[in-house]
Amino acid sequence: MFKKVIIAEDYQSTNISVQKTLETFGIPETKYVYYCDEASSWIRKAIRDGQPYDLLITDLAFEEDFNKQQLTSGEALIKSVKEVQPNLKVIVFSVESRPAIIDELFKTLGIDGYVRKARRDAENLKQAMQDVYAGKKYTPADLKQSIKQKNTYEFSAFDVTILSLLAKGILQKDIPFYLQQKNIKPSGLSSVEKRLNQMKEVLEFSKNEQLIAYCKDIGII
Amino acid sequence: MFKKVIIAEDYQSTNISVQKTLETFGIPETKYVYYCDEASSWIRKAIRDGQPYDLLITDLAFEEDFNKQQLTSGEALIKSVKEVQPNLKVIVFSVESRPAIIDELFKTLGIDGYVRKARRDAENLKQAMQDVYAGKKYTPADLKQSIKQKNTYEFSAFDVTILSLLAKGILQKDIPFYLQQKNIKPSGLSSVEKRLNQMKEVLEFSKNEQLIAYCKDIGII
DNA sequence: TTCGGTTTTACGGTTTCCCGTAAGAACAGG
DNA sequence: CCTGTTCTTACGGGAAACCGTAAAACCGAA
Repeated sequence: MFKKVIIAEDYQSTNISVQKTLETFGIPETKYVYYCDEASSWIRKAIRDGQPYDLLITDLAFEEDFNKQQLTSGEALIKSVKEVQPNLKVIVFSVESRPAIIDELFKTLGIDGYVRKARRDAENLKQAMQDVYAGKKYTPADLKQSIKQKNTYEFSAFDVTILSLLAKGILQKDIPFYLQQKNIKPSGLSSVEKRLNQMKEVLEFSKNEQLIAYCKDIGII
Repeated sequence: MFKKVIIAEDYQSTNISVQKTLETFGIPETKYVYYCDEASSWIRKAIRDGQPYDLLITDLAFEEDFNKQQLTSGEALIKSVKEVQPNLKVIVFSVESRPAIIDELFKTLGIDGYVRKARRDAENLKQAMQDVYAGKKYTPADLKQSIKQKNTYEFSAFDVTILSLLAKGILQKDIPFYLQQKNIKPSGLSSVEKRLNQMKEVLEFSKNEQLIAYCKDIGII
């Protein structure tokens, strides 16, 4: 099992229970911190001392308080530590349940496991640690089923751009202007309308509002 | 200190840490459950046995799963147990931070303490238990500062209904029909438009799409 | 270059939305 | 019962979105 583990989690109550979970594995060296910056510092210090950590368990969302931080999210922390220690195993422990967001963590940040805070989360965390230690990736069971929902649509970068502009309150008829600013190729109003229609048709939606709600749910905007 | 305490909390990780916090008080009898119905049953049973609980610690939001429940929220649980044991002390332990919601718990449900899940929540919970045991009410200090979030808007049930209909793809002009079906009082199209305009004005939005995106973000629809 | 096919853009008519105004209903106080 | 206030509803003109069609641009292959 892992020898040296660091946990970044701002909620004291959650932090305590992760401690207790780790105790069952009898890990010799564990560190618990409440801020991302703190986690980053300890990890870098451990590298300098020639005794790096071999597992990071982190939350995604950290609340702001009087103590202003450089790193304000789990994503930023992971990106930062991967730069100095790419082989560090990472398990994310968060309430986030949107598949698109979680997929993104595996793909772009290269995390090794994701445990969702839920009814059986302590047990899932133990399982995740065992799997990741064995060199496997860990994804919770209930995530996989929600990924392969039917009526799904592969949103292109262009789609996401349009939807993001709408969600920001840009008028549909003004979108061509914004697309030209960013040198995005199809910029005609008809192209925007066509794309929106395609999305709505595939998903069997009738209104833009519905589309925005859906995209927020799955986390692509 | 309290002699017999029951905790209702669906997240295992949080439940574990509450257990550990209670251990520091050396409370002779504690019960930990993951569902509201379960909590209700144990409390009623304890009354029948002539050894009622003297403190309930509960979350507000409970996730649904295959195990269908009668009581689906902490509010419902509190209301239910207060009917059979009005003198039971209640501390709510939740992530909810909106002052209006929390105030409502003290006023209508008569809870004795509120602890927000946050950085120092375990310590706050201990303090809350001491205060409530001493017959005092407990409200966290940081609650007052979170009151002054600007650009916020208190969404009414009517607002949420309208927004939900829009997010389901209902045409704006058809909303009055749906409101009449549900016997919701202001049902005119102008009333719907007026409400939408008010929301957009306060939040400085220009389009419905923006409004839907915002509401999805803060989780009210 | 020319040709065929695809993608992008432009344009007009219809529907829906937006917004201001005013009429009507509900209600409290005198 | 009347009066003023507030809330709700009805209506109409103008803006935006929707939708189909046709012209224009693009692109690979002959």
